[in-house]
Amino acid sequence: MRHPSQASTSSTSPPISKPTPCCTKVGLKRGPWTAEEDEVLGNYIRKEGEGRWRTLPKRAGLLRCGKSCRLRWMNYLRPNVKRGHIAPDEEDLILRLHRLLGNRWSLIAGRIPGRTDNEIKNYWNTHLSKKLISQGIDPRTHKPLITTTTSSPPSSDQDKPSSSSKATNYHALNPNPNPNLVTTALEDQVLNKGNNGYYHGSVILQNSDVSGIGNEEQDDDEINYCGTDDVFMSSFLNSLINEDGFNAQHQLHQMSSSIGIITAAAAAAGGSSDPLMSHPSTFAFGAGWENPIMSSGYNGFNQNETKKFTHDPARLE
DNA sequence: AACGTTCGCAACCGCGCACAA
DNA sequence: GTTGTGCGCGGTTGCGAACGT
Repeated sequence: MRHPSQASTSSTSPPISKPTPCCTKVGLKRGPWTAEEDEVLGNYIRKEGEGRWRTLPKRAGLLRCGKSCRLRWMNYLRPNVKRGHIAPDEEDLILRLHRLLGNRWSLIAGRIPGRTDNEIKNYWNTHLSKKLISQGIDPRTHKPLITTTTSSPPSSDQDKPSSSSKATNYHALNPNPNPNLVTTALEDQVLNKGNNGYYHGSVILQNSDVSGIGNEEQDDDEINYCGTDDVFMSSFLNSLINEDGFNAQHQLHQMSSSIGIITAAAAAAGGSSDPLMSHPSTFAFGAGWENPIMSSGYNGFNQNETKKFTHDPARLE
């Protein structure tokens, strides 16, 4: 919580060329929300609906920036927001999804009813990461922490997606200390997991008959996703969530049978191309391609997620 | 009781994408 | 193709409570 009087580090001496944060506007309040503000915001949104956050504070009569209002609503005031103790099954689900998705908190939150990305992020940073470390597991990779020194010391570079997949020896390194986590070589294969545990490269499912949307022209130079397999991916994730290891493997087997290309095109195109593990802001799909996890067919992700990750809004249907 | 340290979490920041003009 | 606006994400900050000495 920031005290209203405290200035942010960036606002004390903002770069001249960059705009100052919206909250630094003179007269706008910052810091903890009061009960009165909560009531004003809640009443207004219940009456007028969400959206148009930039102008909402003025319309609602709040001395807050739009971002602050949105955050307060999303993380605190919104109906059905579950707060407080995270149940063991929720914790297990977070672990599973994090292993699969990485720090994609909004996606993880989308699979856990009533939990916000912020809450899950906080819970991860304050509880789960420490818990994994205490168990000898690297919270970033979900692999055993290796204490022996190597020729290349740990660095941020190792966090970046690598083209050298370690899928083949992943299980040799990972005894899967958490028996609740479904970990299969097939999963690694399908998801093309890198040696840092992050999925990378291009997982390209060539879908010829499932979604019926693979007719777009494809650019050879782009990292493309050949249609989607929403049904498979969704049920696969649900299988993981439901601790149905056999079913998950079965789903993966079905998915892998439809893999057309897991290709060097990813490397050729440069950079991480896997929307699962890339920063959402740093990857781009080629026209006519999309990631099945991000597609609307995969329920649990909200429309904005889908909007953000898909190229063609028409596909959201 | 007083002080110092650690921890949890609400809130903020910077960035990048989508979209419209 | 460019610019501006709106939005949402992940990462980070720092207050205040809890805990330890």
